[in-house]
Amino acid sequence: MARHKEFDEQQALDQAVETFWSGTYASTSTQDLCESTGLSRSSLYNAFSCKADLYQRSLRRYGELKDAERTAYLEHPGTGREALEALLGHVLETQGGSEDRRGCMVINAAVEIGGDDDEVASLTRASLDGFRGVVAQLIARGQDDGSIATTAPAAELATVVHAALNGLQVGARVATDPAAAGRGLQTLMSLL
Amino acid sequence: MARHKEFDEQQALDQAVETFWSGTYASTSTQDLCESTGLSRSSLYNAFSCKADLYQRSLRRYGELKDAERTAYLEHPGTGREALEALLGHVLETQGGSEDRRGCMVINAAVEIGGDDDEVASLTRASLDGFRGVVAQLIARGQDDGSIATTAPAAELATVVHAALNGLQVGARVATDPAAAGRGLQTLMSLL
DNA sequence: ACGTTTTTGTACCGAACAGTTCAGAAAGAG
DNA sequence: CTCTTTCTGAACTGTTCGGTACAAAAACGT
Repeated sequence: MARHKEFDEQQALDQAVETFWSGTYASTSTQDLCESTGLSRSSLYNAFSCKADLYQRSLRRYGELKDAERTAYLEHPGTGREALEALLGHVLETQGGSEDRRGCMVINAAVEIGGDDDEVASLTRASLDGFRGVVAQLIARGQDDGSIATTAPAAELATVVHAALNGLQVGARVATDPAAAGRGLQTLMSLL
Repeated sequence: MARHKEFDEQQALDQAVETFWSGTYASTSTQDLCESTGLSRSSLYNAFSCKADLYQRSLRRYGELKDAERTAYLEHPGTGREALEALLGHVLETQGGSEDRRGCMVINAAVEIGGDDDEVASLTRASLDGFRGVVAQLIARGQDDGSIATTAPAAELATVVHAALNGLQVGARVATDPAAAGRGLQTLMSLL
């Protein structure tokens, strides 16, 4: 006795992710979101309560997508070192590359929102910790198979590797040489 | 035959730095800038042409201040390793610490503005490169005095160290444990 | 003291913003 | 066909924004 929804909410959310990711929370207007999702104003506000809520859901969705991408590398063949290098290279190519300078949406959120919004802070923290955890697992695997030195515990090495990767991504946003991040990665791997 | 300026433009600029640094470009209103500098709207726009210009000058001023802070560490006594550790520790304490979570204004600018504004991108690039250069010099000194391994050229190591430092600062913006960055620094130093 | 020049406070402008309202269109069930 | 319910487009609201206009006030040189 009722009409169906005519749009796919998940699909709209994915478009919102793209839109927020390409800019900042502040620079993304609700108008932009309407255009990218193809929804009218009322539909957008009917499906998602407000801009802040949509952003939060977008950030969570982004985290889920990226988390799936990362954890897939736990199954990557070869040594732990090889798997780790593949993962880090993939991240730099897709997020720090020359094609789009969007960087990582979680890092962008951490810098833009920071601790101003508890929910966003918690989401970004969880996402960063998740990534660090995957890096730690790969390093531990590398230490087991002998491809990575055991000079320091895997968890501590992971903190540094993860931080370096994030730092390289930030630098890539304004860098002139798109290959610089890749060279940084090579040096980073040589330290392990 | 004319009236003097009643306020110190440099002092006002320094206050603007503080204000922009504490937030984002978008979240800082001209009203905020008036209040923090103590200037009225007309005086502000008379001294600085527009918000974007004031931001640019603030960013440049911030870069100069931080550059002076950093280069002072080139005179730091002890080995290159000790000087480097002192510099990195100082940065984490003042910018990634628990007191204020403002992080580094240049990193914030790189993430928020990114490549959208050529002038800002150029400024941030110069500032990041400057920091990286100081790190490279300290590492080279450490390699000379034997306190840092020569497994890789100083310039390449500096890229990684600098990136890791920046990554730690980003993480500190949302971290719950304020000491985590410090531990990351210890591990980073142990890799050199 | 006076005229000149700059500073400064206030009021104002148009634009863009997030969010709401509401009438009508569309689609199901009987 | 018709009633009901949901969805959708468009117009609207109140606020905040960056920036401007202008007149009064303040301080200098003479």
